[in-house]
Amino acid sequence: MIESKLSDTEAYILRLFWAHGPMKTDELSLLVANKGWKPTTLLTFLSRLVNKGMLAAERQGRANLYRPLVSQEEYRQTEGRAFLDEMYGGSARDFLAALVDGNSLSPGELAELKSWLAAQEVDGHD
Amino acid sequence: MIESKLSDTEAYILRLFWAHGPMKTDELSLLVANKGWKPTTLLTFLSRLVNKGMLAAERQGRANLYRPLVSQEEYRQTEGRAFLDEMYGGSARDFLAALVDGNSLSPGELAELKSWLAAQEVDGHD
DNA sequence: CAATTCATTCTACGTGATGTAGAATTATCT
DNA sequence: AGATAATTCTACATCACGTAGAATGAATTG
Repeated sequence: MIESKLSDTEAYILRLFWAHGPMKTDELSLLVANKGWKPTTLLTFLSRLVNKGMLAAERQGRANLYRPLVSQEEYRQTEGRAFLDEMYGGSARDFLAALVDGNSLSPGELAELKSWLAAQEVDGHD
Repeated sequence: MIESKLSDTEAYILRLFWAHGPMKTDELSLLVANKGWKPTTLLTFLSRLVNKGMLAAERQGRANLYRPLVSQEEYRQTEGRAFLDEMYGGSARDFLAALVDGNSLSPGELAELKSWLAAQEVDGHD
């Protein structure tokens, strides 16, 4: 489970790990070069992500190898559930219904969703 | 559209307005009596909700009548879109797929969703 | 009409999160 | 052992939030 919320910047960095896998700061630095951060600034974010249980830091020579501890799937999963619970009393159907009622789903999306869902097994695996 | 995010307390108060409709502080006070807030504390939240465009304050005698400016539907709509965009690149199908993959939807929910969606018109109204 | 009353608006403050980064520390490579 | 380099520690300004006293202003009352 995911304990604390992430700030925008922390989430941004975590996404880089999801996209690139485990990294040391040298590699990560290149990816965030555009941010113009001082080295310690980046390290602060890393350290906070470690504290929040999102990254693991493993000593590797003189540097740390940082590795994501929660997958994007897990993260989305948790956030999605929380969203449904808080906004729709946990009902995915109500959420979908709201999107449809509000014309927030394009006809294409709706059709896509419909066919995808129709292809799903209902008896499921739990 | 919804500009700023609401704090938990602000959201809580807004929900009271959704449930009870326009109110003056005397009525609202009763609903939040359990919170043990000083009168000005409540007024601060109201004022912030007005600033955030969530409530309208209309003078009514010596008190204000506060009225929600965004419906729960609009709010959910906006938040739902933002959630999908931020977490799933805007794809409702990916979101559903994640819920299903994560066993986060019970078979009952899935079945419900399936039949509900099957009943929806795809050609839509936009 | 003047005085009182009472809700609102203004101002304020402690706390915690966030972005930012210098200092101090520590481990490594030579 | 000394130099080097990455990390950890400490710090600080700003902002959101919860909280509320002071000041204001308008309405009711005598």
